[in-house]
This record gives sequence, structure tokens and C-alpha cells, in this order.
Amino acid sequence: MFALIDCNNFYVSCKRTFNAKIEKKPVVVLSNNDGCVIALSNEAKALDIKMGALAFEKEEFFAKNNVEVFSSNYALYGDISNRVMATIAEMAPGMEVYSIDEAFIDFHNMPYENLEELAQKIRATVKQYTGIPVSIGIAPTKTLAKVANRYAKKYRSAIGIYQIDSDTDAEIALVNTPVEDIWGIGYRYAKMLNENGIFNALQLTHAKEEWIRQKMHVVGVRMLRELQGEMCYSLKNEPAPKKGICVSRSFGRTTKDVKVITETVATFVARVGEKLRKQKSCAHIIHVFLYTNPHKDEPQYFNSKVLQLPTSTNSTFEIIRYALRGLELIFKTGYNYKKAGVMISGIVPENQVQISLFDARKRELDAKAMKAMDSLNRTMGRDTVKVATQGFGLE
DNA sequence: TCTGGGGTCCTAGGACCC
DNA sequence: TCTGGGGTCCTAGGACCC
Repeated sequence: MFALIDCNNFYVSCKRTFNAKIEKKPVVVLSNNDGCVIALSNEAKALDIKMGALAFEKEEFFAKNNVEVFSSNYALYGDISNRVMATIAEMAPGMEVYSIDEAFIDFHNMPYENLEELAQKIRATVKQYTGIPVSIGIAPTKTLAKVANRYAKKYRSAIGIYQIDSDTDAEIALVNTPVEDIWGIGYRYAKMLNENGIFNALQLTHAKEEWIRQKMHVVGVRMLRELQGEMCYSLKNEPAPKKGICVSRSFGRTTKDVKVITETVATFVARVGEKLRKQKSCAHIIHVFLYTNPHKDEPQYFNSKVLQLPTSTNSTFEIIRYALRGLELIFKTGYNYKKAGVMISGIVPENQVQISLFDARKRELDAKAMKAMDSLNRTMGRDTVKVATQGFGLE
């Protein structure tokens, strides 16, 4: 058996741990630049506010309905997530941290007759130690555990737990799960399934495997089998090293200014470099991209450039040189730019880097400088020390 | 007249997740 | 004025290898 532990309305719950006054009230958390809604309390969901709703359109509605509105704080969510995961890890040896607010745990061979009892205990302990309410789904496959978790949240909120331990348990949860809420089915597949008369997960379990393979390929077949109770996905204990690292933002305000964009891209590279060094990796493919605002009725431009480095590196100095060369190649004057980003791939462990035959760079010096920079920035705050191309504060 | 058969690697794009 | 920011896996097709 697997259990899926999922924090309830995570970003809202994080805010509530510091502010008891917003308990039982409609609360929403907004995206970067306060653009749209990315988290809702149950009370806010009851007011029919939708994920992704535009904040400026809802301003009046929020005021009229006493909705508490907050900007997001990702550093805080990261900290609280770490505490929640550490608390769970103490109680369950086999665990996979699946996202900032979810973990699968291995419920095989647990010293409990009754798994629901163990789940109760985990739920109470996480709440006590971190203040975060969670829901738990228990089932023989990960996909069914996801189904059980959603069912627990929606129909068993008082206890917050649902276990699929028999065909009947499974059918109750599956018939109440619309296909679009199944793990692995997004907007397009849901539409396709509906067009073929399949609306809930129970109906889907009766579909022909070959038909699913034709329409949804092997991923769809695995999902089907998992829903039927056959395990296709096991628990990943070790987090896999990242294959790509991306830092991108939309700008609060659009800009035409090449200097502003250059400094922004340099700062994105600094973040990418930090992440690379944190996981002790180097990389040799850089992807730089630049957008105008596609929602606006004005001249549009999108372009991107991929650059190959001769030797894999995690030196911010070195990556910035290439990234800015890429930016130069794609930047066109006259457009109102809205968003830019830097992606790095071709990632290898830093102790397995192949040095190019003609490499002339003094890599030990870079490494020393990066180590000193990381250490200062870690103890004294981000960008205490930075590369000059990042600029000295915009405007 | 007649033009092999087996691979690998890379890229772009599409689907999905939180 | 105003629309998030990260990721994963899979497939198809082209270039290339012997």
C-alpha cells in the first residue's frame, strides 16, 4: 500500500499558521506581481473564486465578500514544507517528496494492523508540529492513492483520510472522480475522453487498453493499469538530480530598455548558478528567451537562443558571458518586453566534467570565487555580492 | 532489371504535474 | 495598468553511423 499525504490549500495554510484571525475566512494568495490567484481556502472556493482568476478583475468582489488577499512568499513555503516533510520522515521510513506540499509514503511492512490508525497519527503529528492540516489517501497504487486523497479532501473532510482496500472502496472513489481530476489527465485528454463518452474514473477503468494506447500512448496505459490496481510506479526514495534548471519571470512593468533586460538576465543566471552549485552539478547548454506580452494587442516578438559551452561549468561568471551573447543575438529594439528567462541543461555531476582540449579558463579561481560568493550571500542575504553586469539596483 | 538493414543521437513539440 | 514559475516524460522525424 501507498499513502499520499497532501497539505490542504498549502499556501493559505502557511499564512494561517502566523495569523489566527484568517482561520475560517475566505483567503486567497496571489502569484508574482499579484497577477492572479494561485491558492484558495475552502471558504474562498465556496465563493466560486477560481484558480487563476485575475486579481484586478476581482478587486471589488474581494472587498465586498471580505476576502483576505495576500502576496506570495516562496521562501516561507519552502521552509514550512521542509518542516512538514521532516515530520513525516520521522514516522515513515520509505518516503518520496513529490512536490512542495505532497509526499508519497510506503505503507508496506508497517508495524500497524490498521493503516488508517497510522494515517491518523501522522495527520495529528504534522498538525501539532507545523500547524499545517493534511489529507491522506491510502491505496495499492500511487494513482489510486491520489484518487483516495482527493476523495478524502472532498467527501471525508472531518477525518481527512480515505483508504482503498477493496473493490467497493475503489468504486466509490472512482465513480466520484471526474476524468479531469485524475493524475495524468489534463485539459486535452479530458476533452477527448468526454467526447468518447467517458466522464468518470470508474468508466475509464472499463476502457480497452489498446484503445487507450492508441489515444494516450504508454503513459495512458500505465495510468489505466494503476487505476485498475496494478502497480506501475514505485516509490522514488532519492530525489533525482535535475535535468534542467530554469529561472524566468515576467517583469512587473514591460520594458524596451536593453540595459534593464541585460541586468535582469544576468541576475537570472546568478540564480541558475546558485542552484547548479547547490546540487553539485555543471552544465553546458544555455537557453535564453525573451517575450513581449501576448495578451496585449501590440507588436509581438518572441525569440530564444540555445548556446553550447565548450566545457560544462557552474561558474556564474562564465555562464553570464554566454547568456548575454545569446541575449544580444535575439534582442530587437522597439518592442515592449514582458518576460525573459534562462534555462540550463546538459547537466552532469561536477566531478565528472570533461575539460575541453583547448580549455584555457582558470577553473580553480572561478570555483574559489563562487564558493566565497555563495557563502557570503547565504549568511548575509541574497546578492550581497554579485556580478557587475547584474547592475546596481534598477532605476 | 536493380537501390539494405540495422542502429544512435538530437531536436522540437506535445502532453502532463504542482 | 493588470494574465506564475517551476518541472517531467514521451514521440516523431531527421541526420548520421556502419
